[in-house]
Amino acid sequence: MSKKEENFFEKVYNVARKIPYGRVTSYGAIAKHLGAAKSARMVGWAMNASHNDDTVPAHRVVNKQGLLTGKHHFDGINLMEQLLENEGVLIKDAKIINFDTIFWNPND
DNA sequence: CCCATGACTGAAG
DNA sequence: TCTTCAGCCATGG
Repeated sequence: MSKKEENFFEKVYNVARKIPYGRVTSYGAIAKHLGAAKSARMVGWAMNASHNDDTVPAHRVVNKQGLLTGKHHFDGINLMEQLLENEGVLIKDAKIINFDTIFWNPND
């Protein structure tokens, strides 16, 4: 990876890092915040790369349905759910129950 | 350079 | 309501 390209990741990371404790957001919301609403896939891809950066709470980023689509990218299949539940997030079958309640919009 | 893939999303049938 | 399709664009082979 070239250093310049970090800018794209940094923008994603910067937003992810702003997610409050016990809250979550979606890839699309972050993408929109970056000015690339159609590039939600790139956000997810950036999250995958964020494993290199432990300051990024990737477990707080899920898809728009509140589904933990990226759980298998973590160490264990249950790690993501575990981390979220630890923050008071209710999870059921890889899905956030109170998603609408704890959803956090980066634009706010 | 071309092709396949992906932690997504919204529109269309 | 559910299923399919097409855009999105960076990365790797």
